[in-house]
Amino acid sequence: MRQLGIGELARRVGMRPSGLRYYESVGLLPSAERAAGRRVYPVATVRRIALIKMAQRAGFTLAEIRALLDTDGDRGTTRQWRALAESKLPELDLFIRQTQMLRDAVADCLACGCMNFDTCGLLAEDGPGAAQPRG
Amino acid sequence: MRQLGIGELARRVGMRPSGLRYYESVGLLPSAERAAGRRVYPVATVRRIALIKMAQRAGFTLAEIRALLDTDGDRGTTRQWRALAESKLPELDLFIRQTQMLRDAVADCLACGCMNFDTCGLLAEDGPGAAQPRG
DNA sequence: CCTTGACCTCAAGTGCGCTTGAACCAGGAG
DNA sequence: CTCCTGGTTCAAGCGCACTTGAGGTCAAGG
Repeated sequence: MRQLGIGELARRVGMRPSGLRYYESVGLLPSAERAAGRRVYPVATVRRIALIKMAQRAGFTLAEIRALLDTDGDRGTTRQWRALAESKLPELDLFIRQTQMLRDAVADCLACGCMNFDTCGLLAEDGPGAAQPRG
Repeated sequence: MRQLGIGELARRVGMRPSGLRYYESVGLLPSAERAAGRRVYPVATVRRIALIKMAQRAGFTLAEIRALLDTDGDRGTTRQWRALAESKLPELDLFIRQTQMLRDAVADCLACGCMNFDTCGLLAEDGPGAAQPRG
């Protein structure tokens, strides 16, 4: 099966057909080829959607993801893509560090047996919560 | 200055007063002490909010964060907290791994000079986008 | 033939996480 | 005393990311 109907694709990526139509409507997915009026997707779309979902979980908006994905080979667009990607890298790095701190904090707090994450001794002044908010 | 007004606190954590009032209204912040009818916060609130924002960026909903933070020392609540925290740890781990893959993918793609993230050769079948979607 | 079910479009609705607006109050500067 | 700043409440509004509902098409199966 090299081509997928919208229902099948939705099942594979854990979305509903309506979500895929929505993605198409906002330009996140290219307008799918139609067979007898129905959308037909190449299997590669599964990958593209997995990428979208990953970026989304990392805090990118759909508009940003669209900007990252929508480079049609035009030099101007490519420059835009590079600018966006470059600007996003440090954000992603910071984000990963912070998430790791949060993870470690939750783990340590579980291990320490305290009652309350917020007041846990392990999370004192120099802990992850002490990180400066990014203005 | 050991106590903060709502405006000052908002400034420090990069939110608006309305956001802090909202947090209070949904039980994410304890009802602040009042001085002449105005909310007055201990400096420690800055830390609590930093923690909230971190958890939020890691994909927790405000309701989940409230559940994680709201342990008043009661044994039942503590058990709940441990259950939630334990259930969240693997999620957090997976999330960190995926975000790192995304980060590396963006970085590699920038380095490779290709035109398009989606079709970049570096992101082939075994790349990050090939990760199975989680249900 | 008729139903079933998956698909179509388009408009309206939903839930989350806040923000905004209206109407009011309190303290300090001029 | 008056104005300004910055706070108060409450209800309504907003943007994002979808979902739902109404109303229709089409192909296969009983």
